Amino acid sequence: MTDSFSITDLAREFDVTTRTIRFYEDQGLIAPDRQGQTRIYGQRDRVRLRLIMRGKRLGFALKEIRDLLDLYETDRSEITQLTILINKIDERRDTLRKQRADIDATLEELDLLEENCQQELRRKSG
DNA sequence: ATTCTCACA
DNA sequence: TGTGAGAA
Repeated sequence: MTDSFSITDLAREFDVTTRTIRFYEDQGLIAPDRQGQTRIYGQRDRVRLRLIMRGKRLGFALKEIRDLLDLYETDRSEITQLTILINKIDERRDTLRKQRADIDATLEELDLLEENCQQELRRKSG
């Protein structure tokens, strides 16, 4: 009674739509029990949902999050689980740094372009 | 209010 | 990675 939730309960709690929660189920990230065909979520699903949201904040793909989640259930020794997570973290940092490098490059190019424009403007008006 | 499916960005 | 619509 206190540890089972409807899809709307969890949708409100995590500020997502019910569609999104069903979508995550389709993608294999959660597997709630059923009463007939309506989904009944337990604390286990709730915890997984919380981990999913954190993974999303950090920019991990749903597939990655699913793999990590699966590890948590199957792998009894947390050592391999943790090393894999650390690898994911390193990967993520890498792609973010590359994105930042791309953004910096674009910013610089914009600076150069504007400089040319300002120069042209001065030539034509001044 | 919930579920599923198909389509769509 | 989700959303919208239609039907049950």
